[in-house]
Amino acid sequence: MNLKTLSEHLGLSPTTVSRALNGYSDVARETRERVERAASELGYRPNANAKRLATGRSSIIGVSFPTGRNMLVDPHFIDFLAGLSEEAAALDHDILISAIKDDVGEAYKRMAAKGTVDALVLLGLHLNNDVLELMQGLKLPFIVHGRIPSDFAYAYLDIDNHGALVQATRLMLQLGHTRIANLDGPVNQSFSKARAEGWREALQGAGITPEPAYLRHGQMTEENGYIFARELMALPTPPTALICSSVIMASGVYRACRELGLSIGSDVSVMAHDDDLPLFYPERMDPPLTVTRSPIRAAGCEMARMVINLINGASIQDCQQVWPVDLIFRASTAPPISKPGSAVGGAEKNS
Amino acid sequence: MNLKTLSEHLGLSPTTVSRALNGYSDVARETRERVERAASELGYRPNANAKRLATGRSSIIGVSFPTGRNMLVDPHFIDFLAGLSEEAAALDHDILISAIKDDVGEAYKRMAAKGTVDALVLLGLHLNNDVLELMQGLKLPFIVHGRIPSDFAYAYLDIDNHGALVQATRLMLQLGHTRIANLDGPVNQSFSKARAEGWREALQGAGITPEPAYLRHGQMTEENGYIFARELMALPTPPTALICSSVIMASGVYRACRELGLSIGSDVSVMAHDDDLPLFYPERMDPPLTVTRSPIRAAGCEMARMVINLINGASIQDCQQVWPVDLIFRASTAPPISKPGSAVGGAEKNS
DNA sequence: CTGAAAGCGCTTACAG
DNA sequence: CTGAAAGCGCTTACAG
Repeated sequence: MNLKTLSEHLGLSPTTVSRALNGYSDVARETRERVERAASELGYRPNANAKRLATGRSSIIGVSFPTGRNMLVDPHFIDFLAGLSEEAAALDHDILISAIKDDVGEAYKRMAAKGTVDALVLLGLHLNNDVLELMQGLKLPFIVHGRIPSDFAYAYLDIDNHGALVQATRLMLQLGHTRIANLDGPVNQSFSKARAEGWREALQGAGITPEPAYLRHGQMTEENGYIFARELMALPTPPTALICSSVIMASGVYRACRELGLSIGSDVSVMAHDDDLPLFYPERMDPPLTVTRSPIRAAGCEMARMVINLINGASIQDCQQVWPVDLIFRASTAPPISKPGSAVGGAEKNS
Repeated sequence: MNLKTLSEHLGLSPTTVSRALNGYSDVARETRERVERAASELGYRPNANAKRLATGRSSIIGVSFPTGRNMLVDPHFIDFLAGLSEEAAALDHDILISAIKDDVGEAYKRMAAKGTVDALVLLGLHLNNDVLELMQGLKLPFIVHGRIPSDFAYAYLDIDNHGALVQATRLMLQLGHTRIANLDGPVNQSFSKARAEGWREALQGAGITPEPAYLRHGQMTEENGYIFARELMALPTPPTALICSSVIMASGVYRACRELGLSIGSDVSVMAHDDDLPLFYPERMDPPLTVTRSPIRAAGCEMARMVINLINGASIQDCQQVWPVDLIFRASTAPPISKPGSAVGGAEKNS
């Protein structure tokens, strides 16, 4: 069943049928209804590829990432994708996932030239990545999850990573901690850098010199949380407060503390940034985990809307958002306890 | 840069350029090389939508699932998808993810009629699902992950779920257990049914009547593992061996046992089916977890190959596979210990 | 070995 | 309000 057949069946021209189906206003009401009825009865669906060729639009949004570090194993990425695809579906768009084998830049050029997708969602961009310049040169609209330094404007949605760590660090400071560690994400990711800077500035604002040994970078896995915590607690002067970049990391920290016989929420305070991932529930941890929070899935939803706006001609300036994060206080954070032999304590908290 | 421009640039007809680029044998070697060089120098990429319209093929494989139970939160699904997209990319195909809002059948019909995808990969099918009959009526090739009862042949890849539970149950029996529980997946999924049957048959083969209270069905989450274990251990005659449908579930069982003061590998034996998910490492659990194992990611890879074969005209009979599972013995399984007051023990194991 | 021509199934100025 | 015609950018019998 194609347009020609349908129009012959109706005794109308393909032109009119097409216009009726696409909601043009200059079609007689009666004609439109007749066409719509016939189309639905006969199960007519316009051939997507013909439509794409004729209009130059595919209603497909591309999401690509290098095969090497396959992001499909990262729950953060997945949950983002869940939000993106759900909202895209609600807006009649599909998501094309393309795992790129080798040269990312080359792959982007290819996608742009082939015309399979109307826009690209860029994820997990590294700092000092030339991919923005490259995309700038292509005619393909794109939006970035996160922000990286650039000479020109581009569409993005980011959370306030800097502010998250400022909030987290200040909370620890207010509780009386001075030895505050930051178990941060990968060193080459912009969100990790922003978080490290927030941590540094909050400490300096309180007159404390950030201790380099208290800043650790790495993939946000349970394993790394465990390793970092073990190493930090083995320092001559271990931190009393640990801020983790993810709840998954924090669960590794919890494991390390259990092994070391450290009581979380008294011997040591722990908090994390919570992307609200399914399967990881900070409120159910023992003790419940204090977090800064911003659902990554909601970011995916919003980015679907934004990228579709972009395709429809929205200005780049209207497609730039930075989301604040919430701070949710739970039992994993408390004033430090002063132990015999500990150089810095929370004496003022005992008054 | 389109075919017309390129061919004018070369002083050839679009026909010849197209044939040269698509590897037809009846193009002069010299011509082909000249065309290929120009195409790559000028960065020519055939417009995908035009190509699709002309050939009727999109090189896109569709994966769809209902929005409601968003499978993107399920690590099993994700890892499968990772394998699928990686292998598809290696074979020059893309993956289109389509989260279906309402009527699945309607959505399939739509996809088939629109021509966006060359084939569909069907996942998480329920028992008594009419989707197979529906797909049969469409001209769109499809392949199923898993098997469900059907009157006609269709392409599928499945693991031997029945055999997995037979193996697992027999292992427990050989160790001397008689009270063996099965913490199974959702009741309406065919793999759960196959596993339940394997469990039942292995027990009956050993002359033991399966205890209905020892069979539990539910989503394979940590939470459910925990709940099921708590409930099972609270029975008047609790099981001494627990077989879980996933490592995630087993981690919930571990948590329950810790809380109950039960030592895994002595007070109670635990094993699970291991889909080899990232982030869940049975060998690192404490104690290391005995598993039946079949990487779900590998299944995704193989299904990409199979579905592309199917598109290229392979017979359905050549696109049917059932994979055996490995049994990996670790410290979480051991003979039961006979306690005072326990009705059934492993006395013969102490000889 | 190469090219002119038709066709894939739509959309969209344009004319009436 | 409706229709004839051109065009989107490819592929592919077919003829030579």
